[in-house]
Amino acid sequence: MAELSKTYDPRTVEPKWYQRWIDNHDFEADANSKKKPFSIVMPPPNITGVLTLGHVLNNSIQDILARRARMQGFEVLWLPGMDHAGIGTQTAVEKWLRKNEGITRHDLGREKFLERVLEWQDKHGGIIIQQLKRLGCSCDWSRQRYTMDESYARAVLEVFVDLYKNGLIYRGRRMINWDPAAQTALSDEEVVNKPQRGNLYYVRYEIVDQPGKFLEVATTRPETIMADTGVAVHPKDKRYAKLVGKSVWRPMPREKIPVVADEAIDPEFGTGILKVTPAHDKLDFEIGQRHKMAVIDVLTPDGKINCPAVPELHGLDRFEGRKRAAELLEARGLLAKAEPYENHVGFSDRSDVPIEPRLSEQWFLKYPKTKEALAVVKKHLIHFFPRHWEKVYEQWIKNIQDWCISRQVWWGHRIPAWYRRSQKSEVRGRKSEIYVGIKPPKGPGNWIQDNDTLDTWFSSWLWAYETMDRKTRKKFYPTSVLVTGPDIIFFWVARMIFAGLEFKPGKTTKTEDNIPFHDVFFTSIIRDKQGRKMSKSLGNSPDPLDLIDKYGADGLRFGLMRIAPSGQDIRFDEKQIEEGRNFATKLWNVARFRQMHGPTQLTPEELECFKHSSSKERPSNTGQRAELECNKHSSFGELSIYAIEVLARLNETIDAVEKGYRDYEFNTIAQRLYDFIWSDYCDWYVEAAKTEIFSADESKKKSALAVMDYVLSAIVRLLHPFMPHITEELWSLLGLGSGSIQFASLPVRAGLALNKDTANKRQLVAAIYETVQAGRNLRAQARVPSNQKAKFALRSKERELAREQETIARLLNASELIIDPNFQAGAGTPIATTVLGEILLIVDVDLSTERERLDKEIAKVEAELRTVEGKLSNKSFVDRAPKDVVELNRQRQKSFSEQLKKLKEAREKL
RNA sequence: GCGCGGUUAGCUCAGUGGUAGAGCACUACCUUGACACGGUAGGGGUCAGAGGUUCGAAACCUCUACCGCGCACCA
Repeated sequence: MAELSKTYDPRTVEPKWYQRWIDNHDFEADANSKKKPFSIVMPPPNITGVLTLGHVLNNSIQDILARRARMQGFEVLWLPGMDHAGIGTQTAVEKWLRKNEGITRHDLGREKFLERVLEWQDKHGGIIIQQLKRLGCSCDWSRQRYTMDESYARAVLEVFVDLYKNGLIYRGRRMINWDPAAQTALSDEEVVNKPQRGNLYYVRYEIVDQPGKFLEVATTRPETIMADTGVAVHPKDKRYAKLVGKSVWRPMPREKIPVVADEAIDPEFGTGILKVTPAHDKLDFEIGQRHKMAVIDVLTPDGKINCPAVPELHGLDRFEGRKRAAELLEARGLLAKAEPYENHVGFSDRSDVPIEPRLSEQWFLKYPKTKEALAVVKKHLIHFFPRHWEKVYEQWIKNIQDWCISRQVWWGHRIPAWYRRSQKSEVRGRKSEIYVGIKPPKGPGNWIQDNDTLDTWFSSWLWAYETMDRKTRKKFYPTSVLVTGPDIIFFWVARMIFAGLEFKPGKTTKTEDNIPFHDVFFTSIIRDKQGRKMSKSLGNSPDPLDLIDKYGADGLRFGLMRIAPSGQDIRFDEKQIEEGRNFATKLWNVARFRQMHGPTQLTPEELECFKHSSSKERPSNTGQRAELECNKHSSFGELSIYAIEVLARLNETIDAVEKGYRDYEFNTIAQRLYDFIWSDYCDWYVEAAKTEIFSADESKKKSALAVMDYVLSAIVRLLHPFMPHITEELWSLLGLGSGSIQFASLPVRAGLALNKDTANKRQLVAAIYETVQAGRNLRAQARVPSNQKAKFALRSKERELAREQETIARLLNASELIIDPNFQAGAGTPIATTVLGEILLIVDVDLSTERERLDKEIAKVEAELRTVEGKLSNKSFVDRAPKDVVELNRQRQKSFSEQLKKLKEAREKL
């Protein structure tokens, strides 16, 4: 066994183990394995992406689940990969080209540009994969996939063709969300609403029949007046009833437009009159359709005014145009007023510019299997964690609209639609012949492929199964769990469910074989200390690599997991990561302490000696299995009461951890492990066991060390999914098992007999620990420095106490501990009462100080006693509360009154 | 407008019917045979507010206030 160095150095230990795991192919899944499958597909990060804290959280959770499953004996597949991120990558490469070469994609042309994207991707893409490796992710890298892999891309196109043939994909000229910066259509989900300050302009439209009389129309967008092809009022609005069917003059360019009545108008808003601009507003478009209005487009694709009839505005940017339009109207006396106004405007999620509703020819998908997709979640064939996301999902599905899937970018899966020019028609024009298929049809004519590519999410929605080959799919699909952020519940989670149900990649056609995953765990969203979302532009996102450098990957992982509540936002504070690092150091040091006292003597068999013969078997509450079993192995000897206590707590921890995994409550698991290791094991058990460890009695020493080994072995295994590197290092250095900890079985409950004897011993330990704390408190209050040994006395009738004298003295740092039920102390000796009896600190203190202290203590106990007695004198409480609660209160009453008696006696002597 | 969360110590958060908790920060003592990235002890809370259910409410119900998120509307 190698020595443990004085300090733990994650920077050398972590990469060392990761490399070894890779070299051993430990993460590679075997599709032929007989073991039960456990599988996760990684939400593919963008090829342009770099690791953020969000990724760290997300992937740590996946790694934890994968590693735990491996220890449970599953055949584990954690399938990693990347997303080509159409718009995002194209934008990144364009930016790079502009900066480095001063050229645009149009300078290069489609083919050349795509070559440059691939070049760029090889050079700068996929950094995140290396970063995930540094985090310790146990992905099967041999199966790493990419949404642009040839076979994957082919599958995407095939799906398109199929859906087209089934009539679910269609091409149509409709209002879509146009991103003037990226110059592409977007789906509804890619538009986010933001409040915007602006003005509400009241524009005067002259009534044709009644020259000199005007209608006032409120609008936030005067720059679109030139595209007005009507005004509308509510049919029941009496103010304007007479005008319906007549015409007004559009202010600029001056032209007659009709007044129509339409239910969609809110009479309460503004003046109750809406200017109808079918080309630039979704609602207006619908009104326009109903009343057969013309559609005039006055904006260019990049958001500039296109209206030669009003030369003052023509060519201006849309926002500049808005200002100028208002000025023009004002100059012509057609602006009644303008008032400040705040409304919500849709912004492009990616470009962060206001989107422009635009009439455009695009490809749409009518979502398949929406009802079924809702049903599988509502019937819990798919479980959402936390559950409240079900409602969000339901609400979205119920209001679902067709999905605009075509994008006017070059980088992506090019739409497999082909057009043949017929005479005098444009490629995209209506008269051209269309063919949908992966390859252009043979035969005469020049078939030209559609210029558009598919929404990136149209490829991601196949991710759960298209990443797997046939054999892998047979073994590992449906996947066990999906771990992802709630922000992509619509983008990705819902659509993957649709895809699974529609394309049926499973073993059979049964629904349960085709859902993409059984569980979905939605992670928290990480915010900064002020509660703001982490973002590049705010610069409030710490680089996880720096954090790994400072605190180790294990420290980062553990620190983050301990504070990550399920389904709520996390406020990130580096302090929390520091705690993770400190915890790793604590673990390291307690292991080092163990190792200083010689090598592990326990055989693997002995390490499992408490294990039940069958995991199904419940701990017996009659027998004394643990002791019997352990007595077979000399190393354990007779367990000390402290050993029994720590083993019992270990059992409780194992149970809590198991429940935590069932509920996906990672913070609970982390916290329980933290508390058990730091407090129960290090602070109490190890300190108490030092008596035996430093004892001359070899059998006692051996027993204590054996228990330490047993617990340490359980600890590192429980902790391994969270902190893979340090636990592997300790597993190996302490010689706790042969082979890698990754495939060691998880610890099971120690078979402690749950009998009266154990209960009594545990009670005694609790009493001792309480007494120790009371004694330390006396020491602190009497201002005896903690490095100075002090003399204590314990008045107790407890019979078993004598054999614990040395340990109690050690825990108190006592020079001497007198155990005597009749011990007489001088006046003014500080005294405290516990369930064991009274503890006294033999030291002279000022009488008045001690009086004061006792008075306070008495007051405290009196208050407690009053509360308890109040309860017990309440007949309803005694009759109706559960028995154990009443009993507990009775005990407390007894204990408090005894304490009070003792304290008062001591007080009277002063 | 509809829906979903949240409000507990100075800070970050646990706690879902029975003695209000942790970490950090703070105060005091301590480099004692693993650990100062540490140990010991301590101070600090009308559990957002009001009402209700209950023997008993931080927890369950109703309402209110404030914060956050999603969806819809937004001329």
